Amino acid sequence: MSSRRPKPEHKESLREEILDAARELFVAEGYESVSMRKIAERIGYSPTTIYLYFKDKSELLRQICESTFERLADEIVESQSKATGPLDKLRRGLLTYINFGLKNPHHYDVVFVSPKVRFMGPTEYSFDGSMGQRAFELLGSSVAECMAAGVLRKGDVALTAQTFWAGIHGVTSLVNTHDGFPFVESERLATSIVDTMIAGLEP
Amino acid sequence: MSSRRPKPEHKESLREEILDAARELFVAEGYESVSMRKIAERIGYSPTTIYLYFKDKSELLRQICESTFERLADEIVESQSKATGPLDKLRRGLLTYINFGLKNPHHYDVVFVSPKVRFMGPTEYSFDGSMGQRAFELLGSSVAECMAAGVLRKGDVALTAQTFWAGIHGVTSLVNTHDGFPFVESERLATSIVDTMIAGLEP
DNA sequence: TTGACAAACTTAACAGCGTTAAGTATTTTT
DNA sequence: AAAAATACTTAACGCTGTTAAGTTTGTCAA
Repeated sequence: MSSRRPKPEHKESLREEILDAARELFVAEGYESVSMRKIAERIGYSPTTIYLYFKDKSELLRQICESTFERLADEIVESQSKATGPLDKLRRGLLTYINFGLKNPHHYDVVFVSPKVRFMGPTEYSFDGSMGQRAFELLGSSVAECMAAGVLRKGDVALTAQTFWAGIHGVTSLVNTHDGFPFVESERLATSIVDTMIAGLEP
Repeated sequence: MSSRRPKPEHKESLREEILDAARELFVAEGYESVSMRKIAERIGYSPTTIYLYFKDKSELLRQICESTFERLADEIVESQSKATGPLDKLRRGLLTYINFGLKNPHHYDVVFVSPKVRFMGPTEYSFDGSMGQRAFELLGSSVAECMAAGVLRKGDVALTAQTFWAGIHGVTSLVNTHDGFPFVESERLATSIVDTMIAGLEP
């Protein structure tokens, strides 16, 4: 008895409701600690209902990360808009990336730190064609600009971009992951690695 | 009927047998994909037997990583012994770290990439006082030496060491984690980040 | 020789997990 | 009013880490 619920706008809204509940839980407790049953309970539906809207748990996660990383790309673009030159633009982009990762540890973790663990199985994950890729491309073109302007040593753009990426990913993941470790203040560490790398790659 | 087994040296040897089986499986398939039942099956005992020798699954992992990271520290020390000077010594140490991580992706993952996920619960993990810490200390003293010798800009040793660590951890974890991504050849990327950082931190 | 006791290991079970197949209401269409 | 489509649920499968209780064996004393 009583199946149809007095939900505001049915149909498409339940999909959003699931997504919202899952996002909140993932961000608060981490992907592994959140079960489908928990998500279902929170929105007052049976666990299997989720499977009517999403293929499996990892697809839920993927959708959430997709939108989260639009935000990352947007934040990078926005921070770069205030730049005074190509090098400052690059620097701002790098720092924004790090800050984003530090402010959204669970999202960052899911997409950049352990995608293997999370996105295995049926729907295999590829970095290519989505998510973090756009953010990385922004970095690549920023590097190219700097080289063209002669403020960064000319060379393999891909190699240089990946070198930067390694650096900023390193700080972010390290600080997020090793709670107990006595890191120096994270903003100091962030600027240290960014400025060190820029200095090391100047002409 | 027939419980006592014709095992070579009982008692302490079964502990080693479990450890060996677990190590092989973890390295081959990754921590999450290996169940206690799988480990037990491989050595021909019931799953619960493992709990007579280890508190839980994460302790098994911890023991394995402990010995693995003795090896890392040893390899770093050994590679540094051939160095021609303080800066070369630092450089060798950094590259050895990266190579170790690339050759032992699962071990590296467990200790440096996602310790939070693996070491939660009953026995809480701390980086402090074990494992990776000794490797990090080697790096720190190498940095201090370089500063003293005047081949690295003088400044906060901790900050500089952590900056290096972020860099080498970045390459290692990135390459290990993002299978699909078109990275440049990993040795090239490794030397790129190491040399970039050293260049950026010279006097 | 017998009985007690400890050591080493196993069986059965619990509560949880992601996921699927089948079933039940309710609404819409014909 | 009958049929079909929609939206959801119940029950179950096979898996997980882990615990409690039971069973077999070896040791040692009386």
